[in-house]
Amino acid sequence: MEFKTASTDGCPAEHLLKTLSGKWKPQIFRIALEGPIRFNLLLRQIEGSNKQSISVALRELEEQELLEKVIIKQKPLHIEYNLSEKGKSLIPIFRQLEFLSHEQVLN
Amino acid sequence: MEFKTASTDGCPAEHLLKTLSGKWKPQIFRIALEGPIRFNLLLRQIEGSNKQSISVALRELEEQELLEKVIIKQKPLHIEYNLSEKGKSLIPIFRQLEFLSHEQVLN
DNA sequence: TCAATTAGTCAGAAAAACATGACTATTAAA
DNA sequence: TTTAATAGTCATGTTTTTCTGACTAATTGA
Repeated sequence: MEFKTASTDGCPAEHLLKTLSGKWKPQIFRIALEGPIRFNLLLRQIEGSNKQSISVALRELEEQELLEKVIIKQKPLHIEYNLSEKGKSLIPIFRQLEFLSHEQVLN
Repeated sequence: MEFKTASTDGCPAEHLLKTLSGKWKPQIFRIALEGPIRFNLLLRQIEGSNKQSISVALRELEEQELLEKVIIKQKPLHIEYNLSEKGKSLIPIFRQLEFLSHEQVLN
């Protein structure tokens, strides 16, 4: 895990907020909390989503190092994405967000 | 403060994440933590911002009930926005976001 | 061999977010 | 009375994000 200063000096929270922003990222992240995720499964689980967007979201989450891509070279050969250490470090805050929305609704 | 179930049933965190997403909202929120904020002051404080975007962000934050618009009918007559109770309830999570970005950088 | 599944990419279109510049209404100060 | 400040709106244009549909390549099962 890297330790350096954030690029968004003026508002440190901003960057973190951006990592999980995007139409499908929060849902993908939430599903990833439960275990390894896979492209086509996400496509079916997340209704209204589409290939392109899931593909881009996975790539970005990987670039941000919240997810790790694992290529499983077994008989059928498939690809999974797992929560990285960095990703796991966001679990408490994600849970807190869920808790807060459960308490009060900010519609 | 309202207590009802979230619209984004599938992912409760999503809605909350959306409230603070948008190019200028995290910065506006952060400044609002320090005290009442005003339109033209924000415009100057937040470099690179513009009228329209600040105006829309303030309106949305008000609609989401994180900020309260106060019209001060004094001599010069001016308008402020204050953190509402709902807004204040987000302070801990906002601080945690700041803390996390300070710890590790998720660039 | 043919069809299906997985895990995508690519080009282009549509929609949403953001920025620009002109304009308004009220008040106050020079 | 003219100028400046506050707090915006409006129309328009640009940029970014998201969606659609067609396509690819590797593998597997019938």
